[in-house]
Amino acid sequence: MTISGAADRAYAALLHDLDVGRLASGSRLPGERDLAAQLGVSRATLRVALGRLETEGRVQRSAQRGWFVPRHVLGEAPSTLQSFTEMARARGLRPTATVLRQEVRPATMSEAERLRVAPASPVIQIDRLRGMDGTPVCFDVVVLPEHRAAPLLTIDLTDASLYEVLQDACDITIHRSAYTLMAMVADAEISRLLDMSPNAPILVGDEVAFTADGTPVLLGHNRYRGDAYRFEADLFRRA
Amino acid sequence: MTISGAADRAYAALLHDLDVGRLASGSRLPGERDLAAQLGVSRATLRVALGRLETEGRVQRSAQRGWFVPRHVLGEAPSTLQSFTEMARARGLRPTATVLRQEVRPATMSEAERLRVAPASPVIQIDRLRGMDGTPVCFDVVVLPEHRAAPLLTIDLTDASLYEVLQDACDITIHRSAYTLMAMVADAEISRLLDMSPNAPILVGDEVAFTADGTPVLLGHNRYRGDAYRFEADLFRRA
DNA sequence: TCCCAATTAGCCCAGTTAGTCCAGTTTTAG
DNA sequence: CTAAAACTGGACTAACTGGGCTAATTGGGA
Repeated sequence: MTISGAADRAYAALLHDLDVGRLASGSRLPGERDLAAQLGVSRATLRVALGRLETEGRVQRSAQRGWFVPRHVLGEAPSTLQSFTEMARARGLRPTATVLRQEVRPATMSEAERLRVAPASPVIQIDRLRGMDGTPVCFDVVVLPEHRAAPLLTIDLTDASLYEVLQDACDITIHRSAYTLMAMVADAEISRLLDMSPNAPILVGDEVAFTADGTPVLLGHNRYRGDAYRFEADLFRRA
Repeated sequence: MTISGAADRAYAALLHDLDVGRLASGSRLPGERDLAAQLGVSRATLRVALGRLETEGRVQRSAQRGWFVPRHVLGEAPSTLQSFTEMARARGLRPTATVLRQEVRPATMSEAERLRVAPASPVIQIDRLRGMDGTPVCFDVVVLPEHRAAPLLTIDLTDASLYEVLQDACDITIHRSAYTLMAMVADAEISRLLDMSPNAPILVGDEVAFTADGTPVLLGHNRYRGDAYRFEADLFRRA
């Protein structure tokens, strides 16, 4: 197989996006004209690539409607982005969450930049202490623009999954998250909150979450007990 | 080198246009037929000159489409599985690797299970101390089945990218990795190897890497200096 | 003089592109 | 609720692209 062919490149690019989940299961692909432009390829060539993906069962065509990513029920690939709540449930544990703070304040410069909102515009900050079966595991701070997530202020988030509430109450679906993880030592406050000895290691996760259209809607800063939490992900290598 | 040859003249002329910027970055060159006419040279000769420019990375060929001036912008988000080597390069740092161990031994029960090979069958273990620009950053242990990765034993892996060697020498392409990350404290040996103070936090990564057909081919256990390494990934949520 | 390598012109092929028109679907405006 | 507008994939054309090849020509050195 030539790797220089335009159809091959388009095929590989689409396959990768399917693998990593950038093209979500069940969703509709952009129109052929848009997609061709995005991939830097002509529409006819795009259709060659799509036809190949179709014979492999990776996409489905629907005349006059568009191309869709089939939702595969069985053999479900291990999910790539799993919320704390979902992870706990998958392990048969009961996720818990205690709200320590839930208020509106002006955004800092850095936050406004990352959320693409006006500086000092109102944001919601929610601090939660999260645990499994009652044991504190994570101190969790999330920041969202108030104009999109206002309902969050009036909802009791105790023991709730933020992602699910976001979907149901605010009609916001998180599609992608840019994640950063690092190892640090716990300071006094964190050790106290997470009920761990001072200077023990913690896993620090920073997150910027986006909707399907690429709009940033949530900043997360999570500090996990090093001895109580592992981060798991499936990573795909670009062809 | 003689400059009298027609191929040399064409090469020099194109190189000049590239340097001056007459051929803009990212743009497509005129078709070979037109270009040959402009340069007063035959198409075959033109192709010799273009081939030379291609090996030097000044132009890129795309079959049935044309020749392009490569755009050298590296804004691309890492998003997916990126080897240590690739990550270092992307940051403009020089990746280094010192081999501490490179041998064959029988697999443990756990390893045999995860690699799906017979218990106690021979595996290759490679311990490496990896760094960026000379500073040690990671102590890296990989285990591979000997029957698939035998060439690794005879190759000098100093400063090499294992993923690349695996591809070139063993014809093994890593497609997916199941990654687990956790925060721990460094023990005496790790602190010594990574030149860090004892009890400082380290990021511990466990990896099972698979080929495209789902066969596990590599177990990785990486211990990173907490203050020198962050893990970054784009994660997608499955519907 | 002969020889050889570089160069040339020419050919066909399969892949690619930009464009058009069509019929059906979805969204929008009223 | 309906009708118009905007989009969608399907199908097709004509022109163009580099890839690969052949045979003739050229020019200089032995």
